[in-house]
Amino acid sequence: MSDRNRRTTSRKSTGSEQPLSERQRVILRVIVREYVASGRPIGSKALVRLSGIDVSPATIRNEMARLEELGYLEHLHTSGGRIPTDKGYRYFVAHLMGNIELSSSEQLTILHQFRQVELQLEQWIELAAATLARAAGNVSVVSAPIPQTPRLRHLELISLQPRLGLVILVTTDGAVRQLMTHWPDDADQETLSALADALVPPLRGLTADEIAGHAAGASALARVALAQVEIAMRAMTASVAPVRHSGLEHVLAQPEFSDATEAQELLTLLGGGSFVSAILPRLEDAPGVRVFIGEENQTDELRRLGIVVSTYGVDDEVVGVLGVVGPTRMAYDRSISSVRYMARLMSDLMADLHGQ
Amino acid sequence: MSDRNRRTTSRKSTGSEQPLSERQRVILRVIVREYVASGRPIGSKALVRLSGIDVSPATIRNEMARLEELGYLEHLHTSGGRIPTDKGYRYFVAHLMGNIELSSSEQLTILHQFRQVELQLEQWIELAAATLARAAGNVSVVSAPIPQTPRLRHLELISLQPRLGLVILVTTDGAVRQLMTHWPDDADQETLSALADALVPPLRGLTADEIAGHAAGASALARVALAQVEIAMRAMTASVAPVRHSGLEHVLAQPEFSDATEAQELLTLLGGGSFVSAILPRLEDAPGVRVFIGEENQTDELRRLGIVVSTYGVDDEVVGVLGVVGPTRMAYDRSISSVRYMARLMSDLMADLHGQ
DNA sequence: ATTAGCACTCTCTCACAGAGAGTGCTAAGA
DNA sequence: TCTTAGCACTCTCTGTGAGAGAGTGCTAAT
Repeated sequence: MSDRNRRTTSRKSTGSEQPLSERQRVILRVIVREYVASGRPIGSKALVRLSGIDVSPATIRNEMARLEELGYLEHLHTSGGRIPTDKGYRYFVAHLMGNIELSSSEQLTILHQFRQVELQLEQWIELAAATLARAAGNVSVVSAPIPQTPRLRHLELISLQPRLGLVILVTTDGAVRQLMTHWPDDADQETLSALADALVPPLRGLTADEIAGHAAGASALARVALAQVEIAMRAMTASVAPVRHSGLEHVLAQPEFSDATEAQELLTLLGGGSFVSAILPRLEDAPGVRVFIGEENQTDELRRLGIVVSTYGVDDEVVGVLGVVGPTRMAYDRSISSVRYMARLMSDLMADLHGQ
Repeated sequence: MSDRNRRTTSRKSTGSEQPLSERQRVILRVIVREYVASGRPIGSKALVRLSGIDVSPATIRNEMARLEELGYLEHLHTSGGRIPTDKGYRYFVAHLMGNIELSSSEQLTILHQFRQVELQLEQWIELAAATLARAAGNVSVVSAPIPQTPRLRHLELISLQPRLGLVILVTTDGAVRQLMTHWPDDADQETLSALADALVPPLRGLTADEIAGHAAGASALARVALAQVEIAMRAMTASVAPVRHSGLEHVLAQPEFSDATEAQELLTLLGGGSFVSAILPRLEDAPGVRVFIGEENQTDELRRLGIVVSTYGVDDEVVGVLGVVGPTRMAYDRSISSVRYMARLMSDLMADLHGQ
C-alpha cells in the first residue's frame, strides 16, 4: 500500500528524467499509433502482437508501468489498457514519428488541384482549407494572408446614388477592398473621379499612418474618402483575420465528439474568431510548424484539442496562418506533414504573387 | 383483429377528407407545439393537462386515433404517445399557428444590430445569417444577393508584376469583383490605365453578353481584359451563389442529430453548395416565405429536414435567398416569422442600396 | 532481467424484472 | 350519439445481477 502511494505521488514530478530505452520508445510509439488509429486503450497482450517485440506480456506490463510512472502513459480504468498522455504525444512528436513528408503522389494531387483553380486569393484559401482538411483528416483552419504594411496603390471613388457610393482601394500587394460610403454632399461621378485622380499620385505607396497625415486641409469630400481608406487599410492588418475552416465532418466522426456538447464547443470556438486570437500570440517569431497538445494550450476550451499550425506567406510582406484542429488523439505525423506542405505551397503562391 | 387491419390499411388513403373539428384542431396544435418543445411523444393524459380541454383522457384517445387515421399523427411504438407526421406539421403551418410576427422588441434588437454595422454587403450577409440563426433557433442559410442582369459601371486594370495584374470591375448595382489575370504581354500601369479609360465609355451599362460582342478587333491585351470581365459578370449571375450558414450549434443540440452520422450529412449538405441548388429551383416565381417539410422535399438528404426559405432583394435587380434548416420537428411559427422579417429587412437594405 | 501464474478489478453485454406510460377496446352512463 | 371508467395489453426505460473478457500488479521462479 505504501508502495502504491509512493508511485502515485511520484507520478507528477519525476525526479530523474533519464532517457527512454529503445524498447520503451518502441512501446510508446506503438501505443500512440494504435490508440490514434483505434481510439481504444492498448493492453500488454495486444502490444506484444502489434510491436513484434519478442517478450512476454508481463515484461511489457513492467515497461508500461514504468512509462506511466514517467508520465507518458495513463490508465483510464484499473483494467482496460493504457493510452498516451499529452506528454506521451509530445514525446512522440519530438522523437518518435520521424520526419515525415506527404507522399509525392499526394503532393502531386494537391498541386494539380491548385493548378486547376483560377488565380483568385479567395479560392486559394477555400481550396487550401478543403485540401488540408482532407489530407490531415481533421478540421482545417486557414486565415487570409494579412499584409504586414499595406501601401496604397490605387484608389477609386464610385457614385451609386447621390449621397451613397463606394471607395475601392488596391494596395501594393494586390489586395482589393471596397467600402460603402455616405458622401457628405451630393457628389456625381465626375467630381468623384476627379477627386480620386487628384488623390492617387500624392498617396501612392503610403501606409495608413502616412495617409492619415494628408487629411488636414482637404475638402470635406476628400476627408471622408481618406478616412475610409485609412479604416480599410487598418482593418487589413488587424490580427483578427477572417478564417475559413473545413472538414468538420472528420472530427465529428471521432468518438471524442460524439457528445453533442463537445461538438458544440468546437463549433462556437471555430465560429467566433476566438480561435485565431487564442493561437496567434503564441506563433510570434517562431517559424515552421508548431504543435500544441491538450494541456499545453492556454485556454480551457482548447485543453482537449490538439492543434498543428504554421504561418505562411512572404516575410515582411504578408503573413497568414493555417493549421488543423482535432482531438488530442490525432495523427500528429500526418497533420504536421500536411500543414508543413500546405504552408510551403501557400507561401510559394504568395511569393509568386509578390514577384519573387 | 380484422378491425385492426382495416384501420392500418385505411391510414394511407383517407377517403373523405372532412375538415377537422375545433377540438381536433386544438389537439393537433398542442401536440405539435409540445412535441417541438420537448422532443418527446405526447400521450392522452399529458394532452388533457396541457390543452385545458375538459374531457377525459379516453375521449382524447379517440380523437387522437381519429387524427392518426387521417394521417396527421403517428405512433412510434404501441405505447409512448403520438407525434405529428409531416402532414400534421403542414396542417399546423397552414391553419393552426396563426400569423405570427416577431415581437417588436426582437425586431428592434435586430434593427439595432444592423445599424451598428458598417455599410458592407459581406457584413450584412454575415450578420443576417447570425441573427436569423439566433431568432429561429436553427441553422440559417443566407446567400449573397445575385444581380439579375449586372451591367458594367466601371473597370480598372492594375499591374502587379510585369505579366500579372488585376481586373477590377464595378457593376451598376455596386458589386465589386476582382480577378487576378495574366497579361499576354508585359504591360505597365500606364498602358493598362489608358486601356481601361478607353474601354469604360463604350462598355458602360452593358451586360456580359453585350460586352462579348466588343472583343472582336480589339488588341490582345484588351481581349484578355474583356474576357475576364465577361467571366466575372457571368459568375455573378450564376445560380450557385456562395452561401453563409450559421447556428449549427442549435441544431446539433437537437436529439435528431445526436447521432454523428446525421450531423455529418447535414454538414456536407451545407458545405457543398448542393443545398441551394436543391432548393432554388422550387422557389421560382413564388414570392414570400416557402416551407418544405420532410417528405415534401425532393432529394433524399432533405427528407428528414424542415426548411423555411424566402427570396429577398429588389425585383428584377438583385435576388438572394435566405432561410433556416432544422429537423422536421422545428418551431415553424418562429422560423417563418424570423425568415419573413429578415427577408423584409434585407430587401429594404437592398432597395436603399439601389436607390428606391 | 524476464517470465509464468494468480488474484483482482473494471468494463461490457445480456437477460430479466418491475415501474411507468400509454394504448385500444368494451361496456356503461349522459 | 358522445363521453367516460375500467381493464388488459404493449412497449420503453431503468436498474440489477451474472458472466465473460481484458488487463493489471504482484510474487516467485527461471
